[in-house]
Amino acid sequence: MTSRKVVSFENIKVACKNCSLSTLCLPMGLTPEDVERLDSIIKRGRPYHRGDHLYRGGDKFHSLRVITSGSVKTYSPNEDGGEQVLGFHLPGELIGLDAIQDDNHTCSAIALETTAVCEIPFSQLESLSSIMPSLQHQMYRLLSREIGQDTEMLTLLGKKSAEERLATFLLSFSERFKQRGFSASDFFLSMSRHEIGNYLGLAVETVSRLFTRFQDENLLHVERKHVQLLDIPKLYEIVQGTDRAKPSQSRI
Amino acid sequence: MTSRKVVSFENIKVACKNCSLSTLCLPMGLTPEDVERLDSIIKRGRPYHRGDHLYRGGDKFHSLRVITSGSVKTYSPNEDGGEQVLGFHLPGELIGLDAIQDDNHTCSAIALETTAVCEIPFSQLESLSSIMPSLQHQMYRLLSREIGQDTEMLTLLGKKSAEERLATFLLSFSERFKQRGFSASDFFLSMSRHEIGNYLGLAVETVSRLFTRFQDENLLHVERKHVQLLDIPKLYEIVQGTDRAKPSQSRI
DNA sequence: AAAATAACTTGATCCTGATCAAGAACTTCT
DNA sequence: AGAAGTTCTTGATCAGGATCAAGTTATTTT
Repeated sequence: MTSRKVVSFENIKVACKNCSLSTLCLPMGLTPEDVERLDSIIKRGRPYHRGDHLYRGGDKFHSLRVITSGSVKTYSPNEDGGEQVLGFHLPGELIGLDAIQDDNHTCSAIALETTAVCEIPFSQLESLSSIMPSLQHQMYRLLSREIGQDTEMLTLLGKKSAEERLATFLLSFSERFKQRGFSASDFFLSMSRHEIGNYLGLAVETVSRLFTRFQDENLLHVERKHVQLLDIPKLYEIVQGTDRAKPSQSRI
Repeated sequence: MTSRKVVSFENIKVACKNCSLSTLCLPMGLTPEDVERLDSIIKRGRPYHRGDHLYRGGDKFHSLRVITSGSVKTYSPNEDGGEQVLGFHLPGELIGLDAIQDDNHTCSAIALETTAVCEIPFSQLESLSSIMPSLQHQMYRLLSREIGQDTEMLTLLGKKSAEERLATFLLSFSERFKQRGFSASDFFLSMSRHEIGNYLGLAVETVSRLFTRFQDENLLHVERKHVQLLDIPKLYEIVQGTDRAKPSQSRI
């Protein structure tokens, strides 16, 4: 009992009902009693450090995981040694949904910084959802939302220019940080340019050049991983794909 | 009662237990009694004709749909009038999963040819899955599988060359036709070159040129929508992304 | 603190696949 | 059957972004 303070802090965070993320997370829309029941099957382990794997492709699937702090990259290792980054996940987000299918992880998940997670043993979750219609409903919604997000990403990769991709990427983080009570316009990205490029289907160099260009156009200020969005409305315009002419299109 | 024959034919197909697709479809893995219960909530309407919409983005979501014959294209209409084709669906495949999320269809689905579907009212399916763990399990699996397929598609669009994309596309149909008891090497594609290109993130012209090139290399024979795969192993090699040198790489 | 390594930026060049353009083959309509 | 509209193919050109190359700035190691 060397550090009682830390222990008691842990105790506060250790239940869904005291967790600030519960409105974003699995307990969303559940009654307090239901949250309590859900809480009883959740396991909270030690935090992961940067570079630790939460799971790897091929691992036996047993639990879904919710990020509670830090951030995680999911990726699918492809045959020829390379990888496709599938997503970057912030607190409150659920990962591992793709593994339900055949009881094996098809993707890998790695911590981008010190990261804590809640583990939800899937077989228990499944049993619980069988007797808790609201939880079952929530699960269907979350799975469906994941599908919806993937299809948005398909449009991004299939139809959008490099500029549109990076703007979309930045605004996605802006919105998600805002949801979590952080600044929508001033944040740190925990992944490298290389990882951003991989995720967006672009070369590192292209990503780097775009950051520079956006900065030159006063859309943002960037210094390494620290990003400050200076003109969010214009970034949204870029996302729309209105092939923006010169800043001021009024000539004559 | 003008045509008794047709009516009786319909009666044969009208139940899951008599449906040849049941091993691919929602009833997969269910006991006969459970299939019976599932069957009781399924609605079978008139067939759709080429160009008919099964639903449109924005429509209220009420049912999942399984294609029983024909084929369907799903797409998400994007702001600027264009569209992103999200998938081509064959008999046994379930569509509408993305709409569970917020009770509205985000995508549209259109028949590519005369197409019959089973409609499964989602609220009833949800209730039923609440009291039928095997059905709930099957739903989780199907939703998860959809996510897995989407992430494969992300890799395709993010990392693969035009050649790799078309080869992947063709082999996907080959496999799916085979699963359904049709030829893996001789089939008709029900969609246009334009739709293939849109789906694969390529221009129509590129798709057309690739068909020609594959034919020149004796990988397939193609005549309009009729495709015959002549060298499936080599197509798989292309998918792997081994940047194939000349046909015979043995020079000296 | 220096050295080694990794991450990022910037410039130059190249290439894949898009776009533009035109003709051919097929389908649909009357 | 002929006209009109699609869809597909093929050729020529163009461009967005990849790749190659080198230098700069951080970070980690010793």
